[in-house]
Amino acid sequence: MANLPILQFEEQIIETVEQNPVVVIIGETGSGKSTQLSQILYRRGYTKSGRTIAVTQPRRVAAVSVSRRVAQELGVRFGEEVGYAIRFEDRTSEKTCIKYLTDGVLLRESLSNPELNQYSVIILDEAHERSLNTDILLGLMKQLIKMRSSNLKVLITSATLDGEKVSRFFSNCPILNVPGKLFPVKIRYSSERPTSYLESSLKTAIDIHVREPEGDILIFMTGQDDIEKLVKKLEERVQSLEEGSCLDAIILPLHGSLPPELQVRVFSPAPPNCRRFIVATNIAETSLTVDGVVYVIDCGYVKQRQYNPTTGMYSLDVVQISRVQADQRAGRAGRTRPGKCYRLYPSIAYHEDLLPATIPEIQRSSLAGTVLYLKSLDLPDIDILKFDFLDPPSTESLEDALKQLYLIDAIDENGSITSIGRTMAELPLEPSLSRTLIEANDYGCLSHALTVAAMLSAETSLLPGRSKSTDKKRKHEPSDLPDGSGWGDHIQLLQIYELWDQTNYDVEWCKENNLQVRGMKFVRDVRKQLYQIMQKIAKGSLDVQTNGRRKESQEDYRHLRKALCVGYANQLAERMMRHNGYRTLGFKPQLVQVHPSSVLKTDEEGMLPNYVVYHELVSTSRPFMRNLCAVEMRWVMPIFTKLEKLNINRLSGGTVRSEEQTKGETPSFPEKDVSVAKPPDDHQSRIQAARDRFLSRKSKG
DNA sequence: GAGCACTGC
Repeated sequence: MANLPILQFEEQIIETVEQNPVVVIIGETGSGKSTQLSQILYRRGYTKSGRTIAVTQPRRVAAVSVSRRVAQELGVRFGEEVGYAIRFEDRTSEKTCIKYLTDGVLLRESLSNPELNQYSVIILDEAHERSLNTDILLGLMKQLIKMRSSNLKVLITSATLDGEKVSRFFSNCPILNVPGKLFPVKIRYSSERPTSYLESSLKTAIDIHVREPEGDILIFMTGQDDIEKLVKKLEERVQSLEEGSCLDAIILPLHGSLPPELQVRVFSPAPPNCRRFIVATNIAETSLTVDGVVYVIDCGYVKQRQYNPTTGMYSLDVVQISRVQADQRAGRAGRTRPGKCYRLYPSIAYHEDLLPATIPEIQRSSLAGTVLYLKSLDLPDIDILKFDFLDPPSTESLEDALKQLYLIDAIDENGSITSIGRTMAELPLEPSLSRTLIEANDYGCLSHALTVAAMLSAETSLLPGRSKSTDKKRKHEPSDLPDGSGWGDHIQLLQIYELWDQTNYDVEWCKENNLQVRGMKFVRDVRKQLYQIMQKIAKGSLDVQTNGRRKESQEDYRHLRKALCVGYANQLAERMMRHNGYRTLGFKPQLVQVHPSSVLKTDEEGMLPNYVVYHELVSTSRPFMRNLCAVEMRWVMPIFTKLEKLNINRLSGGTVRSEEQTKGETPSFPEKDVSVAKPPDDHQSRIQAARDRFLSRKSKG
């Protein structure tokens, strides 16, 4: 600790912080910023008045491990003077003066205390990662220092040299540079882009293994498929090498869907005379640090999930990494001694093709939850379309969020938050699911809805990582798991949880049914948390059984489906007349299919339900709806009525935009007529047509 | 009849 670079800058840091409300600190890996900044400010009396220093982290494990370290260094009891708060776990006390917390937790805290008065200092650590939550916090901090200029200090730390942008955002606040403790990393470029980065990585890795001195090799790939292929090929090639001609080799895959017990294998160092090959996704970029790495092979690509606000669809694409990411990957070779990084692309591509920084998450996500959160804050002058973000999301994305929120009653037609919306914002869920819970409480089926919401919150971590042996046991193969009684995936998720509940949360039962134990426990935690929040909101008038003793009936499912229909009013689709394709209803109709993993059933004539709600649209080989629930026609009618009334000009706060901005979306009106403005003709006729189809179906049956 | 980068409240 004594030789951490940051400690030499203590005086300079204190002086700058004293004179400025906001300071940006640039510090590379190993500078000690995460553990030392809070201690420096603590030593200088920033916790004297009984207030606390908050340090945010983008990840839970970091909040826990860094705070433990700080408690140790200060020689205080963990959870007393120094503690942490992450979801489901609050290890702080009345005495806590340094508190590490995930940025999501700080956002929750600011809901009940918008001025965050308990904190004298707020340190946003790892801001360069630009997580959605960090970006919201950056915007909030900008507002907060205006309101609390005399008694709040904000420090923003970043590992990259792009502190100037953040500084400009905070009216040119000072930037301090703290050196890190990284060893130099020599960069080698390919002369051209390989036709196959898999083959190219293979060749490069074997070359290193044969020619270079000992030290582990970390290979960045895009996903599980590539990793498994490369691991297999590496094993073959290593075996074919002449025995004794080079070091022994251990080849390890590393990705998120690997069970934890296999993930931790990368933490045991290589035995003597042995080299490890770690083939990883970008989990090894920031989340997991592998010691012993001297060589990095960077394929230059990453898988990124992005949301398209004009279609409402998510896609997972392989895209080029940014220069920041390339540097981060290279840095992984220089943690223990000087290293080498082999980039499988030419130098000119690095300098001219790669984006300087990764597109921040806020520009790649659906913003319904974010907009609702901001609207629910009791801060003055929150105009969503003008909210001051470091990198603002597109107008399309914000308007998409407003429309969605309107359809589920979270905001009224003028864009003001409703009382339903305020309640929704209290729940740590996507808006559709929060809305479902509130509706379910009115229908007396809250218990079921809590389960469904919790299951969907964990959905991807329920089924274990796909591998050849478990492939057969997936959702669709004959198994003992229930099938949703034909109503779809939400009901199936409910039935699965209730079976587990009846086994008294038996771990073995999960294993027998091929469900991830960790995922199911997470569901139980989420469900409990949601229950407690609902109890607080509803002031005790809840209809909830904590264990599923009561026998399910179709009537229960009907109530739940009805609640889902209200909650997912913005995610509704109508089946085409003569086949099983669907058209989404709303302001951006899309032709979509039921995802093959769905358990939704056809009727005797082989037809799927006329109306369904879906959890999400994903565009893979084709556009699909994932996680569906059958709903009834007559529940859909009120949604048509709402769609007809929708007017984006009013929703976005009555600000009438110029003709240019509204072109092709809403017609332009003379300003004085805005309040009686009608949606455009195509919108109107589309809804009319849908209503006609609806009525003709209704009369038939 | 398809496929899952990584976080987080």
